[in-house]
Amino acid sequence: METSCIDESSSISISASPPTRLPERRFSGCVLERVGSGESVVLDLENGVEAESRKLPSSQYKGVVPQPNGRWGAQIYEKHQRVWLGTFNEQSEAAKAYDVAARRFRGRDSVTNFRPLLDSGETLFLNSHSKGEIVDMLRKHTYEDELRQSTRNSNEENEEGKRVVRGFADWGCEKQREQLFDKAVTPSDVGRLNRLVIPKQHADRYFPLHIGNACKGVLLNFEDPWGKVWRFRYSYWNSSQSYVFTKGWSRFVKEKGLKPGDLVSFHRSTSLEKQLYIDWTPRNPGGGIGGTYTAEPVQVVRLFGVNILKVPVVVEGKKTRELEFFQYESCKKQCKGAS
DNA sequence: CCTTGTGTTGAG
DNA sequence: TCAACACAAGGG
Repeated sequence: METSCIDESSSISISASPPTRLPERRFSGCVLERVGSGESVVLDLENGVEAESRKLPSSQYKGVVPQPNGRWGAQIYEKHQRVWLGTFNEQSEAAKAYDVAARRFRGRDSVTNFRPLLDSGETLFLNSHSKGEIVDMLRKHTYEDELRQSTRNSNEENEEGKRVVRGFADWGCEKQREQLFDKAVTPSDVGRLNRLVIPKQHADRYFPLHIGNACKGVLLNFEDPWGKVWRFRYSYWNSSQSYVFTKGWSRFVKEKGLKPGDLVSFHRSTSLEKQLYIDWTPRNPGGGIGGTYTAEPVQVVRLFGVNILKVPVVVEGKKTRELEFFQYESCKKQCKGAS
């Protein structure tokens, strides 16, 4: 744990009666960019002590809120809901937590408190973990550690001869996977045409078809977050000059209840196997998805942090839609078991 | 008891 | 979207 910016002591003098209320401070030796305007204590000259005594100091940092006990909370909003990122001793720590969350939730260009830049390693790390997991790390203050550990592991990746049983757990919890691309499905993608158009740029790059295969097509296997394998026929349609998933696609649409605008995302393991993965996200998760913490309907057994046994959960009818999303978002819970 | 983090609101 | 504020839930 890097406690790079700590600076105990230094209490604010103004504090009158409040038992809770620690000072704030700026970080001294840190090489972080933003410094803001330092203390933000509100002095109430008229009423002096009385009015000021119970007011919490606000933070100069985005996403950082004061706690009654003098510590700092970090939070980020998504879909009209607050996602709590934990509490921290220092504002700057909370601010950094917010930054990480912002990057994961809102992408590379999101507004943050510090460091506009992310190295590729951290980007990969962020993208290979679900939001829920990232949040979990932040709350437990383990993000830095896990990031370090992950970058170390990825260097040894090729060494390890053993392959882990593929399953849901690999999705966000453990192994590296790289995001290939997302597509917001069009009405025709989920309509009666029974096909998904793969944007050419992505087709060329990630699903290259060799000459012989172009018309006939090839079969590609994708694993969903439940470990279920979906096989799609992938081919090129001369008529429309487009790359498409055909056979098998409509079943996916049906089972997942895909609707126009939903996001389908493709991933690939970075290991030798290049296993392909498919996931989807409702475009408009209307029903209270926002909270990252939600009941977890799935069982996963984890052995020594490596092997994962997924117990398929039978879901009836349309429920699937939401349940799967929850499952994906909160797979953090399964991750804990092994630690 | 104390701390966390949620409920809630109003401003932007 | 966001932070301020109040306070209930939860852990020790």
